[in-house]
Amino acid sequence: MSQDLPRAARKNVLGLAVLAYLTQQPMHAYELYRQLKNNDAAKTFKLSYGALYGVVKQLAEAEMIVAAGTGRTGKLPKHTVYELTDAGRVETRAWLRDLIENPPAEFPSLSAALSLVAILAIDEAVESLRTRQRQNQTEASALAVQAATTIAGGVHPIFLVEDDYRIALLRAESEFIDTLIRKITSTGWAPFWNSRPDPTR
Amino acid sequence: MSQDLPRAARKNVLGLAVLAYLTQQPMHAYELYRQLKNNDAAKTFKLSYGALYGVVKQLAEAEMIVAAGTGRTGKLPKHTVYELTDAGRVETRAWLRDLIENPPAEFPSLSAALSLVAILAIDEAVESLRTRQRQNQTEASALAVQAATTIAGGVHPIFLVEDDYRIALLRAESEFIDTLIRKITSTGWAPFWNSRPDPTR
DNA sequence: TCTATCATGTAACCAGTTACATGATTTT
DNA sequence: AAAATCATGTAACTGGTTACATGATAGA
Repeated sequence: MSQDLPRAARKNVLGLAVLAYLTQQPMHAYELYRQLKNNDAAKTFKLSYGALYGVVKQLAEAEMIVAAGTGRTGKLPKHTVYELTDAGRVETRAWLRDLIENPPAEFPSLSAALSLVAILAIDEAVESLRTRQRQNQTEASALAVQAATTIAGGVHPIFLVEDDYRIALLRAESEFIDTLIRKITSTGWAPFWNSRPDPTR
Repeated sequence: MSQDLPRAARKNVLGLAVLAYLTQQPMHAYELYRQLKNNDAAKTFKLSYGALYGVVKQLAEAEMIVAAGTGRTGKLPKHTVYELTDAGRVETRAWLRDLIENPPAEFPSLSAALSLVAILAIDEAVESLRTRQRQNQTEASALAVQAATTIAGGVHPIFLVEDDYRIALLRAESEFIDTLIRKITSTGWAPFWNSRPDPTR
């Protein structure tokens, strides 16, 4: 019932964030929540109370972390402070490396959409895709601006790498859409597309 | 308890696939499963029996589809055949367009990894990132080859757009990693990175 | 002092994964 | 005719989301 194979415990990436944050110092769950919130980690992790307490419990059961005692500040509710075990320290880096090297299968919603896009009329499809590009542009600019001001505020760019990554993906997606629209509207594709039945009626 | 706001029913994209497939012809759940399987839809959707029967039920409750009777082939178990309602036909295209135009927040695992990567040593990080690039390269080549042979077999490229998209993202990711590694190892970043405590001990 | 908000956590609900069930058909 | 696999679906388990609970502090 404990210290079992970590592979099972590697389901929720939020667990990795917990481990990583605990490398800094022991913390109780609510403080983890605050720090994650504070670092805008909700952009990169699915963050919620339930999920957080869930992974903390799992990590404790797997003995990657242990309760280091129970504290309280003032007369506020007391809380359980957790710290990494040695196994936890090892697991942290192993998990992170594994995540980089062997990405789990992902299911971007645009993949799903593209696989079905042929049920739309050509101009509908093009319209929607253009809208998507505009959204991408807006989001990328916002991210860039925000990153610039954060860095101007003295934060090292290491801590904004996810934003760069996001921007790169948005840009690539928009370029892909450009060439896709060209194909869609090309003389090669249009006739076939239009030959498909209109699912509206 | 029925025909309620579709927003709630738009949680699982697999539901959209079901609707889209039903625009072709009425089907029972197992046949949907076979067709999805057959079209390699498992690459783009999270496909499982439970999920499929789940979304079918939800779509029926929302009256996007209705049981059009119950059939059986030979003496095999009999099954419920579903067909689209008018509301369902409308919903199909609305959902698809919405999915393209207003993508839900996604959480790529590499974003998570990058947001924590500073806990690794520089050369560890670089090593892992290089490995990731190799994986990407392998996957992209495999996809390209497979797409080429499928097209050679007479399938219209419209039906492989998701693969092109995936390839574009893989390529963009690898390029991003290139520039990231350059930054990491640059004289600008390395000193700061190395000044962080080693979380191993 | 009344009300709003913070700090901390639990519990009910809901959706998805996986394992199983059952009869039919095909293969050996 | 035994074994394997297909066709169709259900049910138990698991994990996550959301709503709620409770006391403490701060603001009006």
